[in-house]
Amino acid sequence: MPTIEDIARLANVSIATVSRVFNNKPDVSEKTRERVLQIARELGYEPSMPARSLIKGKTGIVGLIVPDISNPYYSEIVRGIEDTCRTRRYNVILCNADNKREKEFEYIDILKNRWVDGVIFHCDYFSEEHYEAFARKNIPIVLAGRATAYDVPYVAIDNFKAAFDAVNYLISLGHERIGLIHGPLDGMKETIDSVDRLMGYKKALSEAGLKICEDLIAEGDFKAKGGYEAAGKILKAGVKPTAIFAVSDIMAIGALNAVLDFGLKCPEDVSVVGFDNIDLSEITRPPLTTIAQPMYNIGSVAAEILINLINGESVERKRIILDHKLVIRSSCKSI
Amino acid sequence: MPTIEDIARLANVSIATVSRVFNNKPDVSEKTRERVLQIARELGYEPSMPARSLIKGKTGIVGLIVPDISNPYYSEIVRGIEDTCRTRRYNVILCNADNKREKEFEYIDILKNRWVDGVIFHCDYFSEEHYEAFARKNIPIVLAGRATAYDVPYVAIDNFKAAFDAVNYLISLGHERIGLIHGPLDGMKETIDSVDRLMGYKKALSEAGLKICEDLIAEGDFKAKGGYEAAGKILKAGVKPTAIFAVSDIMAIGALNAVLDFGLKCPEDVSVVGFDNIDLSEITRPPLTTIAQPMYNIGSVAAEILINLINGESVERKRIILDHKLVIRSSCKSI
DNA sequence: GTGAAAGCGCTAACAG
DNA sequence: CTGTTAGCGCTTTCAC
Repeated sequence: MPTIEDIARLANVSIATVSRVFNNKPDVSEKTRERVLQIARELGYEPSMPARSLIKGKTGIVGLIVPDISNPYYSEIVRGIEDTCRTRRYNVILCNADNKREKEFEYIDILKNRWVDGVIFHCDYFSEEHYEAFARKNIPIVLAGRATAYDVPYVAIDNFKAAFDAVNYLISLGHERIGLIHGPLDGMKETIDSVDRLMGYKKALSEAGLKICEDLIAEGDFKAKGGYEAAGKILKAGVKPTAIFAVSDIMAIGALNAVLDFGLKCPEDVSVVGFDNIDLSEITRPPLTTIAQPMYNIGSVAAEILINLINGESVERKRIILDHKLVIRSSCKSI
Repeated sequence: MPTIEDIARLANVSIATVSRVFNNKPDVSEKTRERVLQIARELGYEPSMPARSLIKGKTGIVGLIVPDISNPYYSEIVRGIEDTCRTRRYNVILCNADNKREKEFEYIDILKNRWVDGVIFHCDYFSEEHYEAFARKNIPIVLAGRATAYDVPYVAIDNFKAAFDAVNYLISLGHERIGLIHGPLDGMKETIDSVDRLMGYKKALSEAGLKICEDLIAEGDFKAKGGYEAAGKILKAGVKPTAIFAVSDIMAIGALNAVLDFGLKCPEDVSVVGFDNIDLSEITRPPLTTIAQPMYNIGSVAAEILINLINGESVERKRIILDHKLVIRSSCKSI
């Protein structure tokens, strides 16, 4: 593998000149530039990134930690991140935590090794432990998809308001017995999505003067099967729900199947609302009414902020709440 | 950010000793080791990867190029790759080509910059152009999910046989008018999945003495919508199919919806078979009979081979065909 | 416009 | 067991 020295020798110039050529510095004669480039091409020379990084103190690499790459919600966020990083000439090191807390920390440690210029972190739950793991680092970090009270930049949506809107929509359709499939709570009191969405649900209900019935609330795991089982629990309880709101489309799809398997029809017998608006929500039958999250944008805005932070540019807003939107399809009908 | 020198000074040892400690070399007294570690901890020292890589000539990073991260087939492969890379202490740089040929080449170029020790490449179609783009490099590469005639290691399945098996199953159920939704062909003659699967379909038909009817064959794009439209085309044609084989689950789901929207029922009126066995195939109604591809293993075996190649270990088998398997669920019934 | 030389932070002989 | 030293391949003053 040729080095800058090989090129310099063959081109009869100093390594400094070769370096200038490859960094597009102005003061190199056109003739020299051509010659250097020509020889480099012939030898298949490529500047060594590690050597460059060593001097510059930057790698041009961004670390990305996500809980589960196979979840379409995350893969869409990853797309957004990856795309804007590419246009800004950054590469992304992907770390899939596989829904395991230990792996998250394992990756945080790995990424601290000065490989990456910054990290985008997406977790279910941003704890003090996480905060401290990052705090000791002086590389920038931004949270994707999750707001936090800690002093960390983030890009997210208003989960409370989103759930509130979804349930309100159902109420406006005349539904009174509305089931909820929420995400894992793990006994957390902190502000996490699942809690926010649960609160939004309760708020909408109580504002409408409807009472909250625990039999209508079940916990899922953000997987189809969990949604299926949670819906089963709700459907089996005494109070027959006329609608179910699942806080993720995947769980909503599970719920849809549970409805079918109970011999009921959607939306005739029970309306279903999802959350996320992943591609899939359009191709179910019936297509899912859902809360659209701007996944791609969450990723791309997070990446944008991170890269600005890395470059020391001033970032006006570090805590961004993006808009959600109710997407009405045909999985709900009025009573 | 502290360097090895800072630690050495504070610990009253030479930088060589500090280096030894951090590389777990045996000849350091326990006392010294402790002291060094202690001070390093206090200062939050982490060895600089770029500096290490510069010397070693290795980065411990593997490049991964996939056509579309948001496709569950690929995300499962990515999981496999990421997992085994992690256990082998490699990181992966994710490159999402977004189904665009130019981006593939753009990424090949980027990865050539000696950041990565090797690359795993997954594309729809491995052309001469690709081969040459890599050939000029002396870093190892392995193809995931795709066999090739070029001298490149790969991990794949036997697509021809798999399609053959799927269609044969349908034939064994008594079906005679079997539709096929294949992938994009792009006028390629080379050995690509879509072509292989198409051939497998034709072979099964002709072996059974059934004639091939072009009206029963339509092209999809590996998306649900494409599958939906292709199925529509097939369903609309004169010959009423009693079964449809889509060469990807996602397209099969589209087909399932088309069947419904035509006022038909699956499996009563038309049986549907998919391909891949992504998680989703289990949660459709009816659950999809499909050809299971070992996605996770494809990824993990590919990573294993690549890493062995990187480490100069001899790799006995460089061209691996993993087993596929027919998974029978309830989307098919006998005639 | 171009070159010489001093590092960037670390590893790996080689000495002791 | 520990220290000295010579680079790894490149960028960046500072001269000329």
